[in-house]
Amino acid sequence: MRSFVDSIQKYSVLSPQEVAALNALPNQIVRVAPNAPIVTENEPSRFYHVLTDGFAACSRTLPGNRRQIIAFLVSGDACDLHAVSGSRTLHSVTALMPCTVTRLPIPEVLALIETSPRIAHAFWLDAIGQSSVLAEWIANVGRRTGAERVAHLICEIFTRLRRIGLARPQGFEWPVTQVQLGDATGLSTVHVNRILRDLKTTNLLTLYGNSVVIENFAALKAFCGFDETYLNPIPDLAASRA
Amino acid sequence: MRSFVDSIQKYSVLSPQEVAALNALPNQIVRVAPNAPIVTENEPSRFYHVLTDGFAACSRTLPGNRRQIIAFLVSGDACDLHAVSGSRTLHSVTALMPCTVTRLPIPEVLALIETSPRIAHAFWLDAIGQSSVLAEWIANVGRRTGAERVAHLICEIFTRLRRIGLARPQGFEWPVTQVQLGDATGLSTVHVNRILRDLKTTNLLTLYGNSVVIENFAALKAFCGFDETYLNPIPDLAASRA
DNA sequence: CGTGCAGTTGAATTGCTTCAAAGCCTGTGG
DNA sequence: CCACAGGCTTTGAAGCAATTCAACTGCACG
Repeated sequence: MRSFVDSIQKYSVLSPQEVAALNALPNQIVRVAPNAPIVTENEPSRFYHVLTDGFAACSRTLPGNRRQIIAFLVSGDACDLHAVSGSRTLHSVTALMPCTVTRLPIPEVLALIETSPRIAHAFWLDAIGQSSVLAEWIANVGRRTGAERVAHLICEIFTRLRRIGLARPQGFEWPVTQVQLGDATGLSTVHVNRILRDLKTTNLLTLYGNSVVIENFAALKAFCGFDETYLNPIPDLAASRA
Repeated sequence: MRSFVDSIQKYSVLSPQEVAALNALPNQIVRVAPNAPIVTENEPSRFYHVLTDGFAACSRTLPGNRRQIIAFLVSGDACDLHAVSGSRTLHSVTALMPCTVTRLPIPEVLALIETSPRIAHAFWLDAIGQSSVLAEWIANVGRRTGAERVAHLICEIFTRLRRIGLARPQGFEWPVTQVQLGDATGLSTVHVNRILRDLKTTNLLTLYGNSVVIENFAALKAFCGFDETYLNPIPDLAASRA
């Protein structure tokens, strides 16, 4: 569980006054049940949502019963990047386990930004951080084989969860079905299933119920060419604050 | 040809003082030849680059001679979203025709942002605008058929060029080879070639040398399910300034 | 007048999808 | 407590979209 203020200063350090101003924002804390929507596609966007606890998927629906998961969100991630820039939401966000969400009214957020360049900067850096993940996903879906895609996605989530202290040494909770894993990697469910079987027999990756077990992370990274640089716009900052 | 100042206030309106401050930034204007690099992957990032004229591709290299184009950049687009947040560049940007680039030193940009929340806001909105394009690309590569991917990409570029007045009524200049088109859509060159033949015989889309001809844009949009909403975070703004 | 890159086409192969069916869990109501 | 329903997973078999390999064309350029 992280407060939304922590999440906004993920990539930057704010002064006590700025933190106080953020805390003074009107906000609602909402609990969301698994499979329930946090944000719904094509609706007017009135709030800036921060996932303060849980695990969620951000997705886009295409004609013909097709769906693409654009990103997975973990504790501390903003749900709707572009809520502040447009009148309607472009993506849905769905809770994959019980989640806690903080909702900030957009006009108030914009008003606060007008008063503090460093808060604006913090929001900007957060958006940039998310966009380098999006870019890596394009490469993942476009140019990697099925098994590499799945492995790379698992490496990413493992790394992100470890950084916020939510992973186990050899794995993590994974409340994602094979259907959803297919929607994230651009593969069919049947093929995801076969890929998971292969990854298990080669000892790279095992799914037990709702958790992922990684015996040999180095081997998994080597298999899919995972390089965590793209997750790390400001490597020094987290360390300097710790 | 657009000045970098115009491009930064693409999604927001700045005061005369703010515009003056931007203009006062030290900047270099560089001409870049076709196929020459504008930004190189894995190098320290010292400048914030804005493409003020031309057409460029932003790409990521993967092991095994694989390459993924992450985005195409047109006049007025920022080249390196995350230059300000990280020490090294994650992507290369390559000129596809003679280009003009404005280079702004990152420390000065950050210093200016500290003084003006609205400039920070403008940069933020620019990043958000680019990230909704990235999200749409994930869906494109992940869940559309080959022909739909190519058609959708062409619809996007056509729409973006029309908005900045760089398209013809029925098409536009397209300095992109079939190899590059494959790298943008996650397809092999051979298959791109066959898709283009099919799109031509169905009268959806024709490539003549270096230009795209679209006889019936409505039909092309219907074919690939193109909806330009994602390109338009602030629909009212451009109109209100015009 | 070759050299090299972009485009084009054919043939063989494969990675992945689709369809179909069965097994497995969990929750629910009789 | 058992029967049943509805997701999720697993497996087989057939089919297809896209890749790979290979050869050839056309064209631009030195």
